[in-house]
Amino acid sequence: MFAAEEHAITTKLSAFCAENGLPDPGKIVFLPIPFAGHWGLSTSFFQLAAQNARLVKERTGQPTNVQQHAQEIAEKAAAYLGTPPSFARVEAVRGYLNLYFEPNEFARRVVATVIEAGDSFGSGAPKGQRVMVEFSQPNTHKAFHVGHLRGTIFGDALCRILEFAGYDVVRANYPGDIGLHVIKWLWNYMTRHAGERPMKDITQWMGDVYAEANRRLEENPDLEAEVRALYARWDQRDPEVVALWEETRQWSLDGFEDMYRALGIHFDRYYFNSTAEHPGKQVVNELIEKGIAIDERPTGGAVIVKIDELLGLKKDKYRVMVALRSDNTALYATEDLALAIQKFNDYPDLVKSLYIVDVRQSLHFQQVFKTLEIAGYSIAAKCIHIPYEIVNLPGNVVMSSREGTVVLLELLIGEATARAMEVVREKNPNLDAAQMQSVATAIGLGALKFPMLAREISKVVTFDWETALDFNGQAAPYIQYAHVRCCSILRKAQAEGLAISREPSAFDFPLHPTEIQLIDLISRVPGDVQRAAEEYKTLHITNLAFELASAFTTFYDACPVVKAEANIRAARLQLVAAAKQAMANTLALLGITAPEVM
RNA sequence: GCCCCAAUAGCUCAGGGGAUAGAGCGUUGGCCUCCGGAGCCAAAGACGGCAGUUCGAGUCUGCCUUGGGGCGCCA
Repeated sequence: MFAAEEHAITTKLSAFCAENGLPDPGKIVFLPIPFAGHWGLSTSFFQLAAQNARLVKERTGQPTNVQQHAQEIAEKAAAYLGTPPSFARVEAVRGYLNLYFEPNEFARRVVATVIEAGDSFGSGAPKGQRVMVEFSQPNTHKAFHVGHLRGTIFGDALCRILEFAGYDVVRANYPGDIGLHVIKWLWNYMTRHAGERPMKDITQWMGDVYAEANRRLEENPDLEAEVRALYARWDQRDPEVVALWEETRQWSLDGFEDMYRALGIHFDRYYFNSTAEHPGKQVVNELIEKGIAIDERPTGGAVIVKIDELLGLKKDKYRVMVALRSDNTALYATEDLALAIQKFNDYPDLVKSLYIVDVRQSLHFQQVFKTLEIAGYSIAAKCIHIPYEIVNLPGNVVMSSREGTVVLLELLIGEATARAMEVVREKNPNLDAAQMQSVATAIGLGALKFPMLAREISKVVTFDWETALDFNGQAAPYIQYAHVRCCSILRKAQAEGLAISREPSAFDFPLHPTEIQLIDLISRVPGDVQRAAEEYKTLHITNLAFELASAFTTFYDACPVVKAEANIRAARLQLVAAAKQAMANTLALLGITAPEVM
């Protein structure tokens, strides 16, 4: 947001270094001054001092105290710079150079920028780079549970962030519509549930039939022969099996669509597991021809790739990838080899192909990408697996659709919304029924999504109802409430005939520290969006959204708006509008609705 | 056995090699006749261990401990 200032200062500092016989500092990193109530840019000279110290030691053999030297450089630099335009003062402290903004001018500028940009405030210029994000990957013929929710919600938020940051994003889904689990389901359906079709809660029922199949096979392992026989019929495209598969698969897909709609998530492109089977086998043949894969089928084995051996590694790292079963049926690896290539055929200009998939598949993706690399596919370098940790139940119980120990998503959304509804009814009984419903949905979904996005993706989330439905503290409802208060002030002002000026306000009064803090945070939105996009971390946005809400609430408590003197009121009304916009935009990046009332 | 991930306050989590390690929950104590108290202010309270790299390590590297995950025909 202060790129022009940073650039000007960088230029002057480079000149300063050249004139003083110091090494060129290169790209100078500016960070906010990390003390509450202080607003400006900060940089340090430790690296420069250390670099110079090494040069001096090479030349003269004399050691230099880096801390002292950094402070000397900072002092000289401060003197050299003087006080640049738009800055209030410059100071050198303990090796740091702190440049304090002239707060009134920057306040005016930040607030005017936000109001001008509106919904696009914080977005980056188009980069002309396309990124594919594959996420969600639900299995048909199984339940959709909270375990899947994390990857789905994270993937959606990441797409929103990447898009806002300036990338062209392809949202891809890859349903597991074939495989052993589907065959087991079909087997159980044919032998126990033929002709059945529930009218509601289809996804849940599909999951029940699958869990039952596993129970039956566990109780009577002899039945596995029937399942294997059915798999063989599928592989030969037996019309009866194919027809049943097509019909029941659609039931699941319809159920998923309902759930995505409820969550506010959409996809641009569907790849299906089943359509990757055949191309996958072709890739495997190619690997055999190239001498990368070893065909052990003649001796009853599978087709394997001994990756560590091919790389000449001493220790087991990539191990052995099974590329094709001994009976010629496809595995996930078979299909993922083909799919990785297919994505670049469909979108040749992809700069990155991201996979948002559960951490337990890390080795699988390393094997697939490494095998493609060995086979000479340069796209392999652009394929990145972003592993997310699983969601556990309290007591470290893993959710498993095979065992049926899952919290179903429909149930969870329903419960979250119902709980939100209860609170809304209590806090704001004057809302009409439709408003209440939409507010409860916004709050319930926000409460659900926020904890999944606010955590490092590599950390396990333990799901419990109490935390997920806790509307207090560091959670989405707190931010939504701050947004509602902004709306409330603006409504009140309007009711009193105090329209917000479209001209930028002067902010020509002493700013309150809470006011400066709020404006400071608002100004960080564009930079944090870029950072979140570069690092694939939704966490940066949840942190910022919460800090914005916290800063606004503190400001709200300390500074009257509507009742302030006319010139202050005009400026603060604009500030409230800007804060509201900043919160709405960051929440939008998280896939969370910012209500006007609640 | 090998590989990957994690460890920060009583609990749940932040922390961009750099200044004074921050929140929320919980606990204790306060708060405005004022724009919505789902709030605000304050107190107490923390970097698993040992080395190393570095001018400087919660952050990087190695080893150890503890917990989780993965490892030829599951997905």
